[in-house]
Amino acid sequence: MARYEQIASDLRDAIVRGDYPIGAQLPSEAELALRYAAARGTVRQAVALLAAEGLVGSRQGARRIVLGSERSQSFAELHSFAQWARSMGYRASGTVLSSGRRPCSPSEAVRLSLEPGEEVLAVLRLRRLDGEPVLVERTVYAGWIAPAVERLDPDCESVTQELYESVGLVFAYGEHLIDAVAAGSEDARLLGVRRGSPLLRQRRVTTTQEGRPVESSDDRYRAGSVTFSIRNSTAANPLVRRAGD
Amino acid sequence: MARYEQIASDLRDAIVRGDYPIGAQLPSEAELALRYAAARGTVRQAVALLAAEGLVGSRQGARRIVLGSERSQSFAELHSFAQWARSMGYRASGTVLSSGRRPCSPSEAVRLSLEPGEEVLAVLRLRRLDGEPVLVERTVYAGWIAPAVERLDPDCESVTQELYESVGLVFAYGEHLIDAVAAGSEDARLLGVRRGSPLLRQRRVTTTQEGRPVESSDDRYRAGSVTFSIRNSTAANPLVRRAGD
DNA sequence: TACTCTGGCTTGTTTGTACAAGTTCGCCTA
DNA sequence: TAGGCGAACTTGTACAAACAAGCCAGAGTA
Repeated sequence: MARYEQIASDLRDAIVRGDYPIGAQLPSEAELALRYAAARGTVRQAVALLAAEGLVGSRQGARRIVLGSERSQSFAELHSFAQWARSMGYRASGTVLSSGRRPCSPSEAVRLSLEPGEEVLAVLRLRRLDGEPVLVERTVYAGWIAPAVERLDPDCESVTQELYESVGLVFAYGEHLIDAVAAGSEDARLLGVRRGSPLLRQRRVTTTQEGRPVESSDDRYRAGSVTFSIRNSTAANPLVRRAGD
Repeated sequence: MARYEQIASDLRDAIVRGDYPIGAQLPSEAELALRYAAARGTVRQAVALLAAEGLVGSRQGARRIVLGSERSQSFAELHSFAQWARSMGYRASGTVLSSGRRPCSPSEAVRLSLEPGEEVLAVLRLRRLDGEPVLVERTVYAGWIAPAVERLDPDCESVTQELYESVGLVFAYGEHLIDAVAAGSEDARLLGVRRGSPLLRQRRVTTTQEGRPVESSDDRYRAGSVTFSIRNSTAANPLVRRAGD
């Protein structure tokens, strides 16, 4: 562990322990440098970590102050569409509309850590809540998992669960990007909305627990059907999908 | 603007422009230092900004690679609009288009923990990135903070920061709801898009650190201008692993 | 041919120095 | 007493140097 990480960890513990209560001033960088026998730059890297976690704030010229003392460590796991739907009391169903192998694009190669041109499996799925189409899923699977995916039932309810049961694969969700886009003609036809109407798009890369990329997906929700919700942002990020309200 | 922000901005432009396509290698720090006639530390600050935005990734020993070319707002650090914009090297500006007191609605009373009919301050703001309108903010402030808000400069860059400096108020973000909606006629006019075009909506309630509600806001981002990102980090860096190890 | 290994390159960490810019607080003056 | 001013302090930015750690390709070897 790097020196600045040790210092950050030490300061974080002190804050959580209450040595520096919320609103209190942190010692100056010079004093911390003296205390830890480190250069000021090293101390700055340490407090930069804490600032990134939202624990402390700073303004040029004034002493740093403690903003919070909550440990972030997010357990919040994003569940699969089917798991989520079931927990909300909805019946989820889905259909594979098309599926095929092709060489990956350069951007897919980067996202999935593949060699340029390596083969991937592209799947287009339509998913429904209580029979009503709400989500178009365009997923690209890395070549090594493709055979297992192709063996799945096209109307399979939970891909996540099936893959767990068939090959013991446990998903760990990586990064999610959320924005709004206009429905293309294919989106519009599948979701039963007009072309150009707003969709909530979630792009994500899913990995194995070891960090090996499995799939990259572009999911588009019909407006009004689903809302993403986040609580308490300075600390954890429990992201939760909600049915339209 | 600081030197490292200029360099970051320049590199960001180059990436967005496609000079460095996704998957490409960025020049080494030494080369960038030479090109910009800056010290290596300064260049590192610049690329650290880009890395924080998710635009580039890095592994010790290997050249930095371009991961994406879109701006995104990380939930891990849901700062104010101005803070976020500044951290990305953009210049944020804003204008209050209308502002006035009125009795609160029943739903506002619940969200802000007010008595039904209590007075609130409703503010409509248009916010810009580098002069371009990207966000319509409809905010309702609780009555007790209204005087401080009304004293603010209508073109004030960061409301959060101003309120912190004037009355020592530190925001703690509560719950955020994110979905997609169609632009209404007012939204369309202000953002310069067509009516019905997709907007990314973020509804939030902000509280003091003690949990007292301060404001309730309905923010609508122009599609394509902003992406929200969530990183669910089970392992540190899923983006740098290569297949086969 | 296939494999290993080494040397050069690149990023990560740390130290030290210097100045700029903003804050805070006490002193001095009107 | 109220207000202005400035000195000391604190954080922000920038430069320079050195070594550690990891990556990669090409040279050399079996």
